[in-house]
Amino acid sequence: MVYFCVVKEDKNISKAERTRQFIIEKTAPIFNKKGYAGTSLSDITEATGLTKGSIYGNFADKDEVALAAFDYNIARMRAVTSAEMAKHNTAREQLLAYVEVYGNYMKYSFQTGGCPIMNTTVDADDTHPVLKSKVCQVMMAWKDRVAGLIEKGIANKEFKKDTDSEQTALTLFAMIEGAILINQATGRLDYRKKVLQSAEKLIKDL
Amino acid sequence: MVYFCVVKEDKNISKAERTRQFIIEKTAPIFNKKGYAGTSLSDITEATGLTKGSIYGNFADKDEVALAAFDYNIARMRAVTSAEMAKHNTAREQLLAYVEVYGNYMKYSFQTGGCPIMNTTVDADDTHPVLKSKVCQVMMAWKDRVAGLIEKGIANKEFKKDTDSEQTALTLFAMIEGAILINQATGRLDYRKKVLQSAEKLIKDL
DNA sequence: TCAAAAATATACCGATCGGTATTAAAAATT
DNA sequence: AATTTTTAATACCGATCGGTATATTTTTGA
Repeated sequence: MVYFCVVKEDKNISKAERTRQFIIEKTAPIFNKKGYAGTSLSDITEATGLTKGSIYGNFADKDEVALAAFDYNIARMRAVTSAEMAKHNTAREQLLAYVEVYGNYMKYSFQTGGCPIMNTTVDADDTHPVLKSKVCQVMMAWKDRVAGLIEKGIANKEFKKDTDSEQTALTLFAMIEGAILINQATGRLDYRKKVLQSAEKLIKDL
Repeated sequence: MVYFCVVKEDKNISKAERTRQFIIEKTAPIFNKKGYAGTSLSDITEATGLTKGSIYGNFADKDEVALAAFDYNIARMRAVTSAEMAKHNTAREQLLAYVEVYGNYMKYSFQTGGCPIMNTTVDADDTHPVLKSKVCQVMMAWKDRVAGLIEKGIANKEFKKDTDSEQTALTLFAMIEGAILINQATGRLDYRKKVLQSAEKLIKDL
């Protein structure tokens, strides 16, 4: 299990930095659930137990909270997947671990309302250009990370050498996100499992 | 090209029904872009050129407009895919047409901001139970529709008889939605194409 | 320990939110 | 064409929105 800094007691960092972090931790799941427009300042004050004065003493505006919350959610996802992938050695096992962890993200990330990449893409598209560019960067980074892993596997002769690493990475990403979406819409865990099975088959056939 | 009723001139239906339809047509793309919480009544009055009085004369509340707009968006999607699939005879060709049309949905549906199923799932989940149950129904219907087509293909001896029709349908759906998501987040058309290529390969290997 | 600085709470701002009662206009019925 | 009925516009409601100036409390450094 990966733990995240509950920073409230750390005396080496300033009070401001501590509450800033505290606010981010408490609001990140709310932004993920309700979206940017759907999350109000009263949601933020309610979740933190702080007042508006305190929030605006640590952040310039709601935007800054939302952006920090997004970064936090992504960092969490990355930490969890990295930790799980690090337990394996071969590229194939690492890819399978990636699908396992990411696809079952909800299990690992205590009910935060689905994948932040998907949520933010849908939420920020057409409405919030800054957040949109952030989510674009993150998605590209994911793709490159997985594609790099596949290329490592090709170099290691684990995978067929005619594999299109980018296409495979994108397809895996699509399948995982699609699996999460289906699960979110229907509540059917077995549906998600079926799609992830297909993703695993794809990896095994590489 | 499929046309949708521009109902303004039809004298056989009441004025109320005409403006009701007019409001739905004008607001459906807005709800799809901005989401339920993100779409305000001023968005609605601005898009229609009508006043609040008129809106509330034809709908009980914002909810009712949102629900009708969702139904309209889904009906549109369904009409477009059905029309394109009807042009083909074999199950394989119909499946390919389905991926073609749905995956390139944005092209067919003049910039309405992505797939309504995905948008509504993300938007309504955790916030709007009625819309959530609607989107669940729709997704199940899509799945059954595609699975039924695959079963037809199996019966016709077009596809291998050990194919899991439900798993394949779900996987195709996931890949298509994933492709749309990637495209929406990155703006990269070639990424979407690469994922859809994988979906086509899956169909060809059935 | 005590003053300076930083952080939080309070009280308030104009704008906008969804929604409604009432009035004016347009459509349908005779 | 006149009248009734329906539909749309106006003006307004309380609540909440994001945000801020000011006062109070809490940290912090000397």
